[in-house]
Amino acid sequence: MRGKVGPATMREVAERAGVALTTVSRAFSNPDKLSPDTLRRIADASAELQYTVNLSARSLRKRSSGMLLVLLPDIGNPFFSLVLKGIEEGAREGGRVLLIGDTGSDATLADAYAGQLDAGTVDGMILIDGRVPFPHGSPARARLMRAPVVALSEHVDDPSIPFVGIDNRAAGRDVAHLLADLGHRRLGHIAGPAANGLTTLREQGFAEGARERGCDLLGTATGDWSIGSGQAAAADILSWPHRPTAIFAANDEMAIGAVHALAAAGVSVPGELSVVGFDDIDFAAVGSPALTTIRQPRFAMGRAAVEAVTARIEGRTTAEPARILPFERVMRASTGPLGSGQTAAGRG
Amino acid sequence: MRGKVGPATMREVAERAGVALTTVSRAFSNPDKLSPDTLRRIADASAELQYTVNLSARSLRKRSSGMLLVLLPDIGNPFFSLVLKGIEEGAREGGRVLLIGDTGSDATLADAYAGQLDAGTVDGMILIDGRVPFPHGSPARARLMRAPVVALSEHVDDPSIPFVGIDNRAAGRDVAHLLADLGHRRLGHIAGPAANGLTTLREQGFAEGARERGCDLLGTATGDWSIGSGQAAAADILSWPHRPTAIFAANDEMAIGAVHALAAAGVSVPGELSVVGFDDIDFAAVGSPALTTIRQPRFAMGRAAVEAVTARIEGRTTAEPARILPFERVMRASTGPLGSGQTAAGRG
DNA sequence: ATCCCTTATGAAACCGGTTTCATAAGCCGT
DNA sequence: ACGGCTTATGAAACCGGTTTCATAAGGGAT
Repeated sequence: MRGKVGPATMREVAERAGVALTTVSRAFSNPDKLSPDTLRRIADASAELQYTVNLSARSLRKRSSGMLLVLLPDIGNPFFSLVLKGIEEGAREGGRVLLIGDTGSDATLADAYAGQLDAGTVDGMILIDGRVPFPHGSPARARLMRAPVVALSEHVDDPSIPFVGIDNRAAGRDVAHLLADLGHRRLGHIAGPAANGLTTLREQGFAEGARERGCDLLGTATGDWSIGSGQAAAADILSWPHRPTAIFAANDEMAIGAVHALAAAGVSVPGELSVVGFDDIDFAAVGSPALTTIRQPRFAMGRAAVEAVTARIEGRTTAEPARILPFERVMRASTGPLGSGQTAAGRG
Repeated sequence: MRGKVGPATMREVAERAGVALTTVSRAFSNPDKLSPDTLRRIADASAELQYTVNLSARSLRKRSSGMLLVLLPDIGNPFFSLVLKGIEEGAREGGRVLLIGDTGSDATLADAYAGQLDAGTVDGMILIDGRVPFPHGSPARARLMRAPVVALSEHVDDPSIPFVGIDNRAAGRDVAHLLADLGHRRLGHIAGPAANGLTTLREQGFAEGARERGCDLLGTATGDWSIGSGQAAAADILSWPHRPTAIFAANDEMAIGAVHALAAAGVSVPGELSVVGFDDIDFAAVGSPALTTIRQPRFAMGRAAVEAVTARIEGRTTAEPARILPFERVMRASTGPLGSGQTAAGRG
């Protein structure tokens, strides 16, 4: 007697329950179409055999896998944590599971992942990475545009893809206004990577807000979103000929790095220098000093993105090209009014 | 003329290239078996049709999906970030992609995810959550044990599952020794959730180490790994009749929360109270004071876990039930020698 | 020239489900 | 008793690949 290999199949369940294969299939998809008696026999049989549906077979036939692909540049970035939780929850409610792709520094990797969309492995895709797979104008890109894809947090350079996120330019302006309201006139900026869309919008907004309030934007140091790059940027800023009295870092991690570097250099925050971050990650609240920042509704953003992509998958054409969510100022201890230790002209 | 729907299939590529379906299949799996000429014709044809392999069909036939399921309790926890990067990288090198399941607080969710293993959706599973799916002794659990599953970071209560991680008990002991070496004699502990395996090991190790060095473990406050729970725990400890001179928090987030709460209460760290964390997450290095902690080789742990699960998938029976990686002390500014402001007897 | 072996390709079975279409049974109204 | 309609079930086609087995062509060795 040869042992059976692998898990039980529908055919085996059917045999055991004394019904046709078809009937078992229906028991799992349209139970109300069957007589209670048959249904119970099938339930018993599949319990005895510990039967589970083979999803590859199902998705092959149904042309739908029940999976959502999430593409992000760095799983390690704490900004994504709550966003992912939102996506995860929304996906689960829709009966779908998540495939997560970390595109990292390798740009071609996104292409590889995106291929899964074509390959039928996934039903839809959420792009948290601004870099859209495939070069502009390529056939692959064109096809991608027609698939259920949503851009989250960061705009992509293709207008046909719906966007979910905040108004980053407005947020950048708001930071400048916030600092101007505290009396600051000499501002500095720690930006993200140059190629990044968020970098551009936040920087432009910040510059715009500074101009509106008659502030001087003395300069911009460039980081890469990491804590370490924030430290380096702060060191850079301290070497500027004219030192700002307030700095806006384009994310919280760089801001935290900057605060650390400033403290190490003996510069008091906010006594000598105010620092504002962006995102309001968990650690922003418990630094010392606690970080003033712009809160993004991360969880809600995740939810909105799944909702949008699900709508497209199910053909409910939401004629909604963008969903802009509100951001929020969070005032904490890393900012203060222009103090006595500082002059409007700075240290010069 | 009716328009074609959906992406191109192998049959269409074969037709266009003037070869048999079989040959196209081989062109994608065993290219060296074909003549250069045929290969080129197929390459051209599939490029023109923008053909991509349907992975559902492939995995149905091959009985392997090329996916790894990672089950963790909380994507938001920064401890996992580097671990996931390690897993991701290893999986990619093995030609596999990652399915990530956040089991959160819902214990039954793990069962749902684990069902995917049976369903053939995934080839293997990495459990970073100590709670193994399915109740002990159930047939489903038994079946799970036979599948390619590896426990990462936290032991599971089933000895048949290989483990990858550090020796948490030894690490807990090491923290006690570290503090004893600094002269501390009155210790406190902030533990993780009671049901958790890591909680137990670290706490037992810490108590053991304290005993070995003749230290008093004055008490244990319980948290849930979160920053907020660390703050609450610190407040609790300050209310103890006998205050310790050093605290060991079972992870960095609780330690950071504790440091914050202590600062808010006017207690200087490490002047009046030393604090040690666990994990060495990125933010540990840039707090003020920077956190003394135990570094886990997070990236290496991820790599080791994929390697182990891959070995099982591919049948290379690694007769290796556990892979224990080394941890490392990281001394920073949140600990100091028992100072003049403190007495060996504490404040009483 | 004959036989054997290798190499390139094709026909058909197969993976495990879903879905369409057919059929049998049961019920109703006349 | 009979035609028409609904309900429960089954047979077979189908999803898009992979794999086994067969076959034809080409190349030495004898």
